[in-house]
Parts: sequence; C-alpha cells; structure tokens
Amino acid sequence: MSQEENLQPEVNTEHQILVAARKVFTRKGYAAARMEDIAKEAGINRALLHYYFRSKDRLFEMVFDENIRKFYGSFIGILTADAPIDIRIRNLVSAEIDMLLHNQDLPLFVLNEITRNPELLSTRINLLPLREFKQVFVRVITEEAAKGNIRQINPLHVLLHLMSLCVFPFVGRPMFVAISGATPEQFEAIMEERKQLIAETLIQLIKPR
Amino acid sequence: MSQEENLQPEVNTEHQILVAARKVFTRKGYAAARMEDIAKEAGINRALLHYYFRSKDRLFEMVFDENIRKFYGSFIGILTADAPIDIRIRNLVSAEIDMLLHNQDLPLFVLNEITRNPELLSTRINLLPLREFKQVFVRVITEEAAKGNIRQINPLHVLLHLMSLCVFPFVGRPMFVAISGATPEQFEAIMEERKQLIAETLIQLIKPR
DNA sequence: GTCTATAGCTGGATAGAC
DNA sequence: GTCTATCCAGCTATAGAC
Repeated sequence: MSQEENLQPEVNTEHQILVAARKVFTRKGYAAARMEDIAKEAGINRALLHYYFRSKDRLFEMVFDENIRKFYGSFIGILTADAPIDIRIRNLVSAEIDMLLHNQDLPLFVLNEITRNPELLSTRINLLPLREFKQVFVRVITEEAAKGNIRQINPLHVLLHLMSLCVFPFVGRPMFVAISGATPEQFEAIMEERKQLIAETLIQLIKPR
Repeated sequence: MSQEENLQPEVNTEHQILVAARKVFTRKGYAAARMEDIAKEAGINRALLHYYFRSKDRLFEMVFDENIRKFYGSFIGILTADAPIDIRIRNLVSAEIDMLLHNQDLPLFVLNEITRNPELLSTRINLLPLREFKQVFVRVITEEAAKGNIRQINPLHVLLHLMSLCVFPFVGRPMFVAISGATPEQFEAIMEERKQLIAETLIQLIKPR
C-alpha cells in the first residue's frame, strides 16, 4: 500500500522511455532521431511517449541535461584532491578516458547539439557546472604556477590540450577506425595506452623550464 | 559564339547552387539542412535545385566529397618535403590550423556525417586519399625512427596527438567560447598561439629519450 | 496507462506553364 | 532554364476507445 506497485523503479515505463531516448538521441542526434525509434527501443508506442513527456523537445532536453552532466563528470574532486599535481593529472586523464570508453557516443552528441543549437548553453543552466569545472581548473593551474611547481602558462592552453587529447579520439573514432582498420577491442587497447602518453604529454607541457 | 554566355563560371546557376549547398550543409549538417534553405541562399527556388541535381542526397554527396578532400588538404607535400622532421612538423601544424581557421565548420561536419552514416567512408572512394595521408605519415615516422632522429613510438599515437591537438578546438569551439567568453578574434589569436605550442608538444613527444 | 486511428504539418520531389 | 502549383511520404502530436 505504502510502497505502491513499483518496487524496482528501473522497470517503470517512464524510466524505460528515458533509457531508450538516451540511447537513440545520443546515437543519432536530435535531427535524425525519430519518436518511432525511441518507442520501439522502449517497447511501447509513440502515443505513450507523448503521454509521459509532452514533446520530442522536452524529451530531448532531459537527455541533453543528463549527457552534459556526464560529460564533465565529477572530475572536480580529482582536480582538488590532496596530491601532487602530476598525480592529479594522471588520475584526471585516466578517469576521463574511462568515462569516455563507457560512453563513446557522448562527445560527438554533446558537441554537435551545442553547435547546431547554441541556445542549449546560453539559455539553460547547463552552462553553470561546465563553467565551474573550468574555473576550478584555471585556479588549480594558476596556484601551482605561483608555487613554482609548474611553469607560467595560460591555463586555457592546458585545458585545451587536456580536452583535445582525451576527447578527440572518440569524436574522430569512425575516421580513425576506417583508416587504421582497428577493431573495437584494438581501439580500446590504444586508448588504454594513451592514458599514459597523454598524462606524460600534459606533465611535460606544464613542467618548469 | 565559341565561349557561350558564361565568361565567369562563378555566376553560373549550377555553381551558385553548389556554393549555397556547401554553406548550408556544412553549417547545419545533412539531417537539419533544408532544400528550401539552400534555394534561398542561392537566390532561387527549390524546383531548380532538383533540375540541376536530382535529389538532396546527390547534392549532399557533392558537398561531402569536396569537404573531405579539403579536410586532409595537400598536407602530404609538407610531410615529405626535404627538411628536418622538426621543421616539417611545424609546417604541417601551421598549415593545418590555417586551413581550419578558414573552414571552421569543416571538422564537425565531416566527423558528424561520417558517424551518422559510416557508408560515406566504406562504399565510396573518399577513403582512399585519407588512407594515403595516413600511410605516408606512418612511413615518415617509421623512417625517422629507423634513422634515430626520433624515438621508437607507435606512429598512430603521433597521428592521434596531431589530429587531436589541431582539430579538437574547432569541434569544441562553441563549448570553449561559452565557458571562456572568448570573442571570435580572441579564439583566432589563441589558435595562432597554439601553432607553436602544438608543434613543441609533438616534437617533445617524438624526441629520442 | 496503454493502445489505435488520425489530424496536421513539414519538406523532398515532380508536373507543367512560360 | 526558371517558375508556380501540387503531390506525397514521413513525422510529431492529439483524440478517443479500452
């Protein structure tokens, strides 16, 4: 009586729809995603999508919010941890690549949707946590430079290096696979190798000269 | 009589359409681009688009082919030039970033369309020149390593570093602008700065240990 | 809550006049 | 070659039965 019928919220229709929507939107992007695809993926019909979420746009917003939150993850904790900057960078790179290996469609989705529809960032709250990550990152780099642990360098360059090296391979994955002939397993192995390489590259970049 | 009426091929309707299509497709992507948008951009009506190019798909193919050719450009010449590897890398990075500064929508367009429709690479000739660039790149790195000019390293890692560092900022540009508040001029200035930084990073990466 | 049926619109493609 | 008018498929969204 008190717990209602849904002891497992995972099998709620509403939740099923969200899971399906996340899968379809993230894989195909907003413009190419069809409500029919989402309904089929969720094992229901289109009408029910509109019953739970009024429109395609509202459903998309949910997915986008979820995805952009996942995009920067909870990396701030790693950045501000009590450890030498080298270690923090290693952990950050490792955590970010692990996340991306588990969400390989995520980066292209986020970057593509933001580009096609910039209001996604300007009008919504979505920008806030992104800004927060950037601010913490800049603060950490600036402080370390002040302490003489790293060299004087524009923190934005370090951020761009970090994001480029971690994220790009997943955005360019289809092209990379096409020219290299790598299998999915080989791609993952290469990205595992790159954790080391990327961390070393970043440490080299900020090392005092 | 012999030269017909079109002394300037640039004002041909057909060419106008191609220019308009390139602009609209590259900016919006295939799924979101409308034939109406292209017609308006070209200053004509939709029917005429179908008169010159049978369908949206055929028109898109033209644009995609053109864009993917531009994407790797004629960088092979720089790679195989008669100069120390450091210089060649500097020139390559500089040329690639210059190209991207002039075609800022290009990377997201190419990577997005390939992802949404992988046959674009598998079934068409488009893959060939991409493969060629990769093969030359791998050969050059391997040879330099054999000569002892650089260290032993998987050339694919070097290629991924290069592509990541050069291309990603343009794919992530809207997000970067949103969190940093940079103006278009400031973004360009940062990318100019990065030419140096990226070249140094790559040289550091391959330097003998 | 879940379904079927259908309204209503958008957008690619074609017919036919000029 | 270029236009207007129109067809038709595909898609979002809603009405209404159960």
